[in-house]
Amino acid sequence: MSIRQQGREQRLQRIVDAARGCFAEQGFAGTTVEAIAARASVSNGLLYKHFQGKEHLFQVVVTDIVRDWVRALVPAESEGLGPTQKLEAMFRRSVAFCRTNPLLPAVLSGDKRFELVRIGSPDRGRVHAHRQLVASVLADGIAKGEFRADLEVDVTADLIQHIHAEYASRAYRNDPEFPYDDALVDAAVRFIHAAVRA
Amino acid sequence: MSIRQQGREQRLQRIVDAARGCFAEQGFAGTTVEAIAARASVSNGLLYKHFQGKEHLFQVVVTDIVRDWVRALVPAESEGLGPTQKLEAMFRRSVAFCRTNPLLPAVLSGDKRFELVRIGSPDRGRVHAHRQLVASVLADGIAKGEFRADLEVDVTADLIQHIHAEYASRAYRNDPEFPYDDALVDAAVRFIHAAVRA
Amino acid sequence: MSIRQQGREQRLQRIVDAARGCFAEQGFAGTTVEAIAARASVSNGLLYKHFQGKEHLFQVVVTDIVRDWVRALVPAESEGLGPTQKLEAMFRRSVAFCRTNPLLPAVLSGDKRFELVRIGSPDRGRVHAHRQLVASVLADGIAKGEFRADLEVDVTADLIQHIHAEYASRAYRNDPEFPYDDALVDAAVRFIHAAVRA
Amino acid sequence: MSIRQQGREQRLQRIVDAARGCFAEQGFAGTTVEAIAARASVSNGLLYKHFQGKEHLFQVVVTDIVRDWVRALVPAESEGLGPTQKLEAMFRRSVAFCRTNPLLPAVLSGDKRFELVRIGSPDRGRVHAHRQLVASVLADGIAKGEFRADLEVDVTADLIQHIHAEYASRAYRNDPEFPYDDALVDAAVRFIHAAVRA
DNA sequence: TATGAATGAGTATTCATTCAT
DNA sequence: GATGAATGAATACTCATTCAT
Repeated sequence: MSIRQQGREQRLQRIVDAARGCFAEQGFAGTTVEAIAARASVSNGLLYKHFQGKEHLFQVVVTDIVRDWVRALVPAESEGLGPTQKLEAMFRRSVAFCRTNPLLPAVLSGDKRFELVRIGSPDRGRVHAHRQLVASVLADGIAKGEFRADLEVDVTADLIQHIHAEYASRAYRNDPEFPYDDALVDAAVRFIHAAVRA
Repeated sequence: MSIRQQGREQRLQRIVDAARGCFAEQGFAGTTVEAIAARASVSNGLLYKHFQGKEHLFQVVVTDIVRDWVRALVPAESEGLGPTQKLEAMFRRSVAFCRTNPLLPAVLSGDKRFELVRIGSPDRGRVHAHRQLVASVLADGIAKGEFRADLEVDVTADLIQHIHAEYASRAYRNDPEFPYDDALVDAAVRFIHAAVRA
Repeated sequence: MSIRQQGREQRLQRIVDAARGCFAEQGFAGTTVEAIAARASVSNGLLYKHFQGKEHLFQVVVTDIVRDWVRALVPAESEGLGPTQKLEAMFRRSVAFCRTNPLLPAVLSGDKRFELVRIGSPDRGRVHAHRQLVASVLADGIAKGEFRADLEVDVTADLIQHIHAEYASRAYRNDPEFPYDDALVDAAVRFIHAAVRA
Repeated sequence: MSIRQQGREQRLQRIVDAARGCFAEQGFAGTTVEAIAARASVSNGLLYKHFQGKEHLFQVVVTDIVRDWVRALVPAESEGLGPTQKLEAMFRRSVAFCRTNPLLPAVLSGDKRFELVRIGSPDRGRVHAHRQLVASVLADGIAKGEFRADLEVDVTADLIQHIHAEYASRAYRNDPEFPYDDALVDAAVRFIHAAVRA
């Protein structure tokens, strides 16, 4: 890849990153193309050289986020941890990821305000796959006797996925009433453990 | 109150209700004043006789929702239930409420897309008060030995509040992958019980 | 006239007076019907019982102003004053009148912003008649040797009429740079006298 | 400056000129943004790229007018004329200027219809400076014995400034009763001379 | 390629006028 | 008569998208 090509790639990524930030903070309708361009320090028109429009850019952003999120979680798989630790590791990674990607919870929850249905996200499948990942950890934990036997695997996996996504996203915000810190995450971890342990 | 006055009150409420629905489904930026007017079957201009504008209308909607939510939960207090049942009752009521008021989770979570910071919600206090309600149930449960002694009351109250708000809001959506039903809520109740029980 | 009739007349006059004030301060386009109604302490709809609309009300206001103005000036005619004193008396009366009727200068000058042409003021004739009044005083002064012989009667009459109308209207305003007081009017009187004296 | 830049400047000026014309003819409230855009042959939205809104555009117009007016008058200063001729030259230039800028009188007189108080005109100072210019000519004339010794300099300067502004603006209008021509201006000049001469 | 000026359809807001009470 | 709620056309303003440079 030439230096020129690298510059191009970097610029593209800057645009996508800027868009990710804007969509996360302002929502789809609340974000202006001009704001994205300004945040990426490129001209208005350049966006349209690389993306078909606002919706297209949004699709790319969502695809990117889900990809990054899955990447951030998967490593937990291959580290020889037990189910309990796996669950905790996945939770912590997910929270850490959502801290800087508050758009993910909205994607996970299929929030209509983001018009994902209309726009058509190609990543619902991937989200679903991730829930299967959590479910498999739960099933494994039950099999190994670490988690209680009457745990409803599917429902709990879904619950956990949404809980940490939402809870984590909240960490992103500057709520003066409830400052985010590690103690908060630790408490959430204990809460979930208590809920699933045998 | 005259018939005229009654009509006035009803119409006002129709407008607020319409606004509530639009904001919930489309977000603040995604909602048009015209859509609200059409949904309330009134003229565009009439909105401005009663409300200063879109932002004012939004504030009123939020105030309304929080008031209704608190009203829906408080009765659980005075029914002579034990802590575990109280917690369950509050959860179920809150879920039921959120089913038809998907905007509440956004309010609870301080979602930036709703520009609550900019608009200034006068109801953060009331939300905080509600968290205290949950916390008092938890403390009571610990004192009575129904909940585990090492439960972190504040953090857990916060966690529960956000969990059911978010989880319940999801129930509102028509996610084909995860249809909402009583079994789902039952599972969530069991999940929370498991997490707090002694 | 019955008491009822009197109340009616008073209310009508209150509306016209309110309209006069609003038009004077905000211009035609800048005035809202609601503002007039509020200033007159009557309901919005009542205006339309008595007047056909905003334009009609404006016509009435203009007619009223010109009528009052002419009434205020005419007495100067019949007091056995000499031309110089007559001119001064008319000037002072006109200034005093305009102080509380800043709309008059606009009417006198045919200001297009008031759309008098479109609306069609029936009082241009009366305004013209008034100029003739000033002219006759000037002619009399020349004949009596009080004013200089080379004075162009028509042009000067027009000039004086507009000068004092405009100058007086300025007195109405609260310009901190040039506070209105009697000394100012006195100076203007001296200025005009110097310009016309023999 | 590139050709692009030149085009930009020209177009900007076209917009301001169009606005100047509209405001002058219709007043502030009577002017629509669309009318300005049409008169400038640009799109509605372009105005908002260059100006923050109608009020901002109005401020710019006023600033422009006062600047042009002062520029038009100042040359009279440096031509070695005597006080009487200076006064006449300034009057004629001002009248000529107002003929095509009927908004100036409104600015000079602080006409409330233009909401200058609310909008806040940054040019009152400049207007005041101009009055000082007239005053200095008058003082010079008194010192040289051309004007009468008992002339009240400040008041007369103010009077003259307002007279010619208002009178000249009238010339702009198509009043069938009093057609504007040089004879009229000549008569006004003689009127002022008579008022100030020794 | 990159820019940002320009467009115009869309949206929030205002206000003269009507009409049921 | 008197009210003020209701209407809807008009107007200010925004913003995704295009295009000349």
